Amino acid sequence: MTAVPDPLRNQLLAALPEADLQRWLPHIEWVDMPLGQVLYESGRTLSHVYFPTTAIVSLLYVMEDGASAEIAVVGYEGLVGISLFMGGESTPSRAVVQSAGRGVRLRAQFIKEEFNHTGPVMHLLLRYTQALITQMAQTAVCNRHHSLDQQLCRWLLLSLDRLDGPDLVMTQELIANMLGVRREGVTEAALKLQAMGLIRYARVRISVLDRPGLEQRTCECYAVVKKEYDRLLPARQAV
Amino acid sequence: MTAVPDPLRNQLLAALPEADLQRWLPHIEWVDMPLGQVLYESGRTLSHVYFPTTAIVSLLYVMEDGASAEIAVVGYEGLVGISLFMGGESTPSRAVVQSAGRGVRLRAQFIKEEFNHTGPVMHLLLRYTQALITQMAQTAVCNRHHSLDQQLCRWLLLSLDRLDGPDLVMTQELIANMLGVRREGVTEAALKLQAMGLIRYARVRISVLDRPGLEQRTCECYAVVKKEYDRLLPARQAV
DNA sequence: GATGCTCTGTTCGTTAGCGAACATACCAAC
DNA sequence: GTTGGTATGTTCGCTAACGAACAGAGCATC
Repeated sequence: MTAVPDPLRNQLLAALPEADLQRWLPHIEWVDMPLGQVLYESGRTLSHVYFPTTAIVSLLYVMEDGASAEIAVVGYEGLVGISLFMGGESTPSRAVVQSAGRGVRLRAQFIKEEFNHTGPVMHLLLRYTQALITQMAQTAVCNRHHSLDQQLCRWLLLSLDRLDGPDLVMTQELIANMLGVRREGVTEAALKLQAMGLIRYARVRISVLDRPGLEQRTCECYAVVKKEYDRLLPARQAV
Repeated sequence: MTAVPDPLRNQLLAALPEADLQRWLPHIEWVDMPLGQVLYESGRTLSHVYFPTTAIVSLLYVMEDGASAEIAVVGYEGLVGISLFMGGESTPSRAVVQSAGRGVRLRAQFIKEEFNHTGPVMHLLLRYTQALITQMAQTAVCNRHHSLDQQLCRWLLLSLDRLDGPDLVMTQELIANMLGVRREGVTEAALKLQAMGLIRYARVRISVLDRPGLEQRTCECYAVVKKEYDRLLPARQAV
């Protein structure tokens, strides 16, 4: 709720054992994450790993013809740049800020060294990665089987979970890019949800009026992902 | 080509440094992997990690209504059971043998301890996991944007890469379950590919006649995945 | 060589989402 | 207030894939 910069708003940082956190703090660098900022480009080596606090970042794949599809979304619960400690150094996807906000970052070299100390840090990062894998897998399933309406609900819920209030600021065009569908399709789906009283859409601002309603209308994919994040990443001081 | 049991037919085992391999060998257990065998069920804790040699295993998510979708495929290049060393112990997906064959397995406890020694073993397993993540991400993209024809090509190629000869034994029904589409759709797509002379379909046996033709007809997703596996998992004694 | 099962092929009406073109509405800046 | 740009809403024909129902073909078994 507060706007005070607090790295502990990032759940991974908050879950670090005190000793590790104290070692990290001096190396933490605050960054603004404006809408549309590209944190890394497909195939490029990362200079930093990012821990969003209030921002939301989309991992998306951009095809040769320019069409795109979101693979996963990362907010205050996670980190952008797993390839650094997974050992691949880069990935074929792109990371773009989907909802403006702030976050912190650490130098690539630093996180790699921390990871290699093993212990709690490594295990925390790996469990997060497994949660992220679940999100990707479920995105694949959802893309195959569920209607645009359901996918929009899922997407709204995933975004909402990573924000403070009930409002998202987002054009339908942007949402369409994330979901990998036409903008007109998003308009149509959004109107349906609005007619049902689940959301109110007022130019680039979506207000969620009835969250339980959204949860009821979405497919099982949302719950699968949510449950897995909760299971793998207990909110505080776990590990 | 040979049918001689050789654990080194699994690329991950082959990529282990000699010392690690020697330590592992006494713990390796050979297993037959018949078609349809379920290696692990959604949400269940794994007792072993499996390294296929000639078998192919599908990771798939089965929805509440029974429909399914393949998330990724694992053959001699990989391992089934990443959640053991990632720390989550289980995943929401199921692992099913898609092409009968053999493989080896190691007890869960053993692989966990090996992983925690860090060093080359850990880094190899993590790089493999990153390659697997790429496959999942690309499955999501492909499900969103590409035609059934293209997806079938991709699927055939991924399977082919994990087999010895140019033949796959597989009913259209099974393929449909993997791709998450109707069986009739697979019939139609397969007939098209056959008409183009790319494959020959003779009841449960698909012979690939023109691999380059398939590669040309598929979407970019296949190449993205292939390239990433090649990059992250150099064939021999890497690490 | 008849029987029965599984696998494959075919048809037909339906639907979700696409592509393109255009209409309107909101907002900001002058 | 007018202007212009961006965001949203609407329409229409098109296509890929769906769901259901059924026909034929291969294969094993008795």
